Amino acid sequence: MLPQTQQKNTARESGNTSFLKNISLFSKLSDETIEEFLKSSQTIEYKKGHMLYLEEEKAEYFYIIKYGWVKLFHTTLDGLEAVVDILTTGHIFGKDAIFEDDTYQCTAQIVEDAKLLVIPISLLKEQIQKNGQMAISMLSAMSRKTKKREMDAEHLSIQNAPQRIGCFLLRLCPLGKEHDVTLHLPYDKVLIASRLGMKPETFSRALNTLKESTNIKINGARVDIDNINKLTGYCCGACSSHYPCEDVKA
Amino acid sequence: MLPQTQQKNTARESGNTSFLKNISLFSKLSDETIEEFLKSSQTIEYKKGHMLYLEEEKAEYFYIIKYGWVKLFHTTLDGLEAVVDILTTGHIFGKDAIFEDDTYQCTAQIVEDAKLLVIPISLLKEQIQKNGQMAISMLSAMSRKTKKREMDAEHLSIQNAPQRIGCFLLRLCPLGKEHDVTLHLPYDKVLIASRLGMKPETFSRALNTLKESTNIKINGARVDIDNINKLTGYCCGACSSHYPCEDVKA
DNA sequence: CGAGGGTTTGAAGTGCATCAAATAGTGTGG
DNA sequence: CCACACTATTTGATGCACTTCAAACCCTCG
Repeated sequence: MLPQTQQKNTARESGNTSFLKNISLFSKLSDETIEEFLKSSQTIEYKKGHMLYLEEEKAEYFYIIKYGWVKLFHTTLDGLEAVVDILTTGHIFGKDAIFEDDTYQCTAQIVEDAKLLVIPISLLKEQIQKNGQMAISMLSAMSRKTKKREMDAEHLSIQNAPQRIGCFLLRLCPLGKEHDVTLHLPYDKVLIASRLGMKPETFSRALNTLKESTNIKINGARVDIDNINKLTGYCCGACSSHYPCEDVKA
Repeated sequence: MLPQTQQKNTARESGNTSFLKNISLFSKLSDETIEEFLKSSQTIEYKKGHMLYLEEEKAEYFYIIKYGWVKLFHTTLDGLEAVVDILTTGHIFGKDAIFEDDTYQCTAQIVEDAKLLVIPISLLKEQIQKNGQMAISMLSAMSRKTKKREMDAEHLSIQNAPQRIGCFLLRLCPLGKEHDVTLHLPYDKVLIASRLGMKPETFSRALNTLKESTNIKINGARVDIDNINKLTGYCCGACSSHYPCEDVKA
């Protein structure tokens, strides 16, 4: 699928090297390897609504988000969307197609204007074959992703609706900061509801419950959290102790 | 933790080579590599109740089940068990410790007398480093496991209790056979309830509903299914079309 | 036989979904 | 710039699925 709303930047952007080095999949790689990736990559801006790829489509690229929001979803038999994930800065997606006959396993759409680093999948495959460290890094990334899904499953069975929303917010918070955190959500709240496995009505009610219990404030896409510990106290009590809910990018 | 109820068999069992070749993690490896694994492995029988390892313990071995049942679980802050998975013939577990500082991420206990192939984790690490195919096989295994967790999460949000039980049974059925399948469950039903995120009471009631709807028969640990299609018709209607629920061993 | 665990059954409560309607917010064309 | 249409969000009322609590039942094993 050809990007229609894109604004390409084939020239190498300054700062891409350090950007990649902060992505865990690339952090252990040599400077040469990183240069090799950057040589074949593009930085592209996309408008809200743009479809990056469709489920079952042949996979050519994988993506890293510089800013903006992307949703991954399945279309169910009855035509409904099941949101698999909502991703933002630092998240990688599309690379798992490698293990699925180079076919994307879900549809990816821009939900807030975004700038993405676009990298050919062929290059990643090549590197995995010939570069031991790349294979190890990829394995670690897969492992983190599996843990993320295990957390998702645990949350679905033990957290109630307000707790799941709180936990979603917590995972977006920068580590280490405990007070006065400001977050920016994708504007469409139904997205988040779907990601968390609840209906819009439930989301609305649950958000009110959460606001009353934890002193957070929400204006449109902006969230203000004055005390992180209040949130963790409310959301994380029932979770298994060995799954600290750090954000997983890979 | 030293096995106390074990019955070792350090001599190489005949049939181990073909057993390993049927495990997807090993199926793509050369005969020499497989021999290397078998040389350092042991086949050990364990009694019901035996603890294989504890959460946070240093990981020395990973395991492949020849027969029997093993449960993996977390202990939550309030002392309850959260069952992560219940595994049987052909399943592998313990190997993910590689990505967690060689520390087991959950506790593993025998729930029905079992015979396991016990393989040193150090050997697997070594092979991943030096053997490209091993790294690729490991990546595929991780990818399958991630998909399994995605399925689990999807099931938790869209299937009701009877459907989840049916789906659990379906994943144990041999592929290709459509009629008169007999399965053996672990004897303790509460285990399965916990694995599926429901209470024992709910499990009991849901099982009755399932029996009425799909003609399956249950006597103790034995399950008789006369028509698989009846089960899939009842359980799989709502699931997303792109997640066929094949059993995932890795 | 009787104790103890696992399983089932009953009754009542909780949380989320559903349906329906009101409200707020957004974008469009006049 | 305003009026209108359309969509997102909220609120209320009701129903269903699962949980919870309690008690009965069943089975095994000493």
